[in-house]
Amino acid sequence: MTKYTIRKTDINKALKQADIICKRNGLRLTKLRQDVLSLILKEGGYVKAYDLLDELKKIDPSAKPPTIYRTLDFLLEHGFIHKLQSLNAFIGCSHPQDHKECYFLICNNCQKIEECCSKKINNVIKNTTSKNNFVPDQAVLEIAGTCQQCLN
Amino acid sequence: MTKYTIRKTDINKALKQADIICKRNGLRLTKLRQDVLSLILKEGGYVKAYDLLDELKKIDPSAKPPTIYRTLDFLLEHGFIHKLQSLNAFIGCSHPQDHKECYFLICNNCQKIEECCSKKINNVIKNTTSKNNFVPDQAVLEIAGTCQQCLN
DNA sequence: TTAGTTATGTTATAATATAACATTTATTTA
DNA sequence: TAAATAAATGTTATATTATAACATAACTAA
Ligand SMILES: [Zn+2]
Ligand SMILES: [Zn+2]
Ligand SMILES: [Zn+2]
Ligand SMILES: [Zn+2]
Repeated sequence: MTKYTIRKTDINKALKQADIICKRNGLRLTKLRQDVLSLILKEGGYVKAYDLLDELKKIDPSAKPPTIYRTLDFLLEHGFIHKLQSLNAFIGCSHPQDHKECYFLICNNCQKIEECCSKKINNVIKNTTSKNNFVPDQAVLEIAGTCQQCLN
Repeated sequence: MTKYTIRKTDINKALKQADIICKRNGLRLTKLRQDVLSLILKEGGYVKAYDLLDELKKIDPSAKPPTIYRTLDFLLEHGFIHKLQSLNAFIGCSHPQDHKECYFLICNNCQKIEECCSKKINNVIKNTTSKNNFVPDQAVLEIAGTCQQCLN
């Protein structure tokens, strides 16, 4: 299992990486998109769309719901952030590559989120669903429980 | 993998089973709760809360959002239905036992949902998260893709 | 009974998300 | 470059999903 945690020092790195990926793929990482991605990454944990909107308004007072949702759509589509379906919330991705194999550990106690990747889990899902003649495209796996720190 | 599909002939059986489980556990399966469960089961696939409310209003015109959400909460809590987090929708459970190990196959083409259980997937999740010192409580696993019928 | 609990009724509002159309900015092509 | 095209953003309005808060009713237990 690979384990990812975004540290404050990683934010600039993540932003630069996003910039590189966008340039490589002919995507426009506009100021708005950079600002929103930056706000999400700075948050550290997960963030709700309207809280994010409030933050964005401090930079751009004219921002409105479509501003944030359109930007979130772009960032989601290109893998710079993820949506946590069980929380209706968004979280930055610290390894924005083409990966559809990540899942999330959500601590019920401290609300910390851990994004993880596991080929093993992915393989089991593929094998199990294929026995059911189902061709998976995208899996949502969100595991709520208690994290290491909260166990002590 | 165990595969469950609710057939129309199963609805009465499911309702009776719910009744038995409630009696066994000192729960009150009131008329409202029966009506809502019945509407969900009749739907066959997944159902949105407000569509369900519209259906319920045909039986009880005074029904309002809290009516449906409170009833859904009861049915969810006791495992008679499940929530599909990635669709903000609800679906009946055809095997309402104490099971936290089910997951869902969602066909992007025909919208059919298949509820499945797999000890194997569950074990891999447990083993993988425990290596990360995380104690899982509840896992949301929703796999979107293409079902058997839509592949042909 | 009568108190306590659980369920439902009711009003209002919070929280999440999108439709539709206008304007601006960037990119392409003539 | 200039015009045409496409992509992004601005703006208003509204749709969708869900809960808070408090009143009343129905069950349960003593
Ligand atoms: Zn990621
Ligand atoms: Zn924790
Ligand atoms: Zn089930
Ligand atoms: Zn299908």
